[in-house]
Amino acid sequence: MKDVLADLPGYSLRRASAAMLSQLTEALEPLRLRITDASSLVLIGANTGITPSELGKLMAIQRSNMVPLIAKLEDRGLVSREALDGRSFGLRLTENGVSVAAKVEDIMKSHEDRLLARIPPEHRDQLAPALKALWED
Amino acid sequence: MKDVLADLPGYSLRRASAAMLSQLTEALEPLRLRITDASSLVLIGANTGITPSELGKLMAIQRSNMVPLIAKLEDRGLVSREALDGRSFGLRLTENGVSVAAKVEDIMKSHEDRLLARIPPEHRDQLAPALKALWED
DNA sequence: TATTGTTATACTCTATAACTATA
DNA sequence: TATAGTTATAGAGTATAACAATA
Repeated sequence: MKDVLADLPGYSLRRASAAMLSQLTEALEPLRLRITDASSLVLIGANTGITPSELGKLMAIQRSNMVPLIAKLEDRGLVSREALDGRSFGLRLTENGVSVAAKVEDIMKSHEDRLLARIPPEHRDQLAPALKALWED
Repeated sequence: MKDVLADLPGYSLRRASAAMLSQLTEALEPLRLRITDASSLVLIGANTGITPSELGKLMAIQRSNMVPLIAKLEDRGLVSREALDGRSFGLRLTENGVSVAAKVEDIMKSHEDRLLARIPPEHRDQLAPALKALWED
């Protein structure tokens, strides 16, 4: 069976992303967090007071799709909101949220290590900048 | 706003994949084909007689999800099926399918060129093998 | 017994349009 | 007028379980 697509960077990019996503999804399962939930926790931790809209822009997620995401984190007691003005609010991690975010960072760190372990050592440093060039700006 | 995730290869992988997928989806729109439809055409063209199950394995798509995909390509007159035995059938491109597959390959080629153009020239050759290492075997 | 194609179904992710209240 | 949050909804993509027919 000839996989004539396997050598195309774009095709490999999609397959690699899918493989790594399912691995990370599994690794986050014990925390009962999706990847976007976990990413939100880390980003809120590093940007106390960030609004849902700003957070959505960072992660390339629509404003409307942030609503249930934030609600879930709030219901779980990981995030709290404080009004910034009459229409917007800033997010911050609760005490429990800080502790869960730390666990998320450990899991993500392990995940990155597993990922990089599959790349030839001499090419590891180039991977992140190359990928970043494909989506940033 | 600190995007503390942006330097993680795994995160960049996901963002890069999403960005490139949406670009390719748009490029294929004139043919009214999804990425998996287009990929199927190219793979069937290179593997005349391949079965839906085998094709699904190549693309990491479940057998059950291949059913509507193949049906669509057949309805559009791009692919025909011929019985191999009592329970399985091989796929081949129709005349029209060959012509559309050629257009798909042109679009994919342009897409790969656009993608690689964003990578520093000295790192281009390493990208495909590095990504392949993340999902193959 | 194992495999192929199939049906039905459910869940996640993503995208869009429209509404409200505030700036 | 523009923006933030919200609601509702629809479309893809993906995953699972079960079944019939055949190997």
